[in-house]
Amino acid sequence: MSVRLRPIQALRLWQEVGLNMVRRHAVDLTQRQMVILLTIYLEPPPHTVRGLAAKLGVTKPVITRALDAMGEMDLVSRRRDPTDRRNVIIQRTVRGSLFLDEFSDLVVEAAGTLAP
Amino acid sequence: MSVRLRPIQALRLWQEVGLNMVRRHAVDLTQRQMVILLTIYLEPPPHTVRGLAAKLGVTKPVITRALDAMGEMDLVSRRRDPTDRRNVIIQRTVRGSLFLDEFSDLVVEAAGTLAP
DNA sequence: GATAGATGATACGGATGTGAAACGATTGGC
DNA sequence: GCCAATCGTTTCACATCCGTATCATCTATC
Repeated sequence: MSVRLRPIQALRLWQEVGLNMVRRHAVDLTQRQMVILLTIYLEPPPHTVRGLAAKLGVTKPVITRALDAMGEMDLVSRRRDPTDRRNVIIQRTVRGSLFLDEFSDLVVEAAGTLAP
Repeated sequence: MSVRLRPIQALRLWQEVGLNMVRRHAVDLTQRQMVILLTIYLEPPPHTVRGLAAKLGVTKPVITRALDAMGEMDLVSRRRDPTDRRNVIIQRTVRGSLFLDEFSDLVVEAAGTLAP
């Protein structure tokens, strides 16, 4: 079932979630990094640098650097494709799953407290 | 009425909206900038630098620089408080309203196409 | 086996954000 | 009138991100 949301509720939802993320002072991802992370966790593998670059409409270095940053935080991991060693397969991590679990809970809770 | 949203739907919503924003290649705001903008437009005035800094739990220069950036894009404007000339009153602009209108429409539409 | 193509990573220059500290302008208490 | 307090801004050194161009590695074609 689709989710019915009115414009003012959409803005309040974004404010509430963003405010929580900012105040929490914890993981601070770029919008692009967040989209990359979500894509890796929501869409079927395999995920490659060029694939993500095409999906987001950005250059490959953007993806490489985002993976560097998120790999440093242990949110994703990379390994060479054994069948074609030019490719890099991007994989999920426990910490990445945990982060998105907590994030989605935050969104769900914020949505639950929205005024009409 | 509160909005019922399941965790997986929350993640898909964020991905869809983020993907749209990234691909659009248009206004690219930091999470902090976005929260500031939403606060200015959603909560009752007057808005001051120190008030926003306290609300977000960040230092005042963060607010000043965010206002510099968004002022450059004509998303917000500033003027001195005539009654106490130490204060700066932050105000909305037509362009800022338009941007948030379009953004909220994007969110609403993305929510409407969410799978169960 | 040589070579052209594909893939991801890196180097570079420029732009922007951050925290900490210091600053100038303004106000209010005494 | 004087001086401390308040408010927003600026400065500084540092880190991160971007796009372009280039690179090293690997594959596939001839």
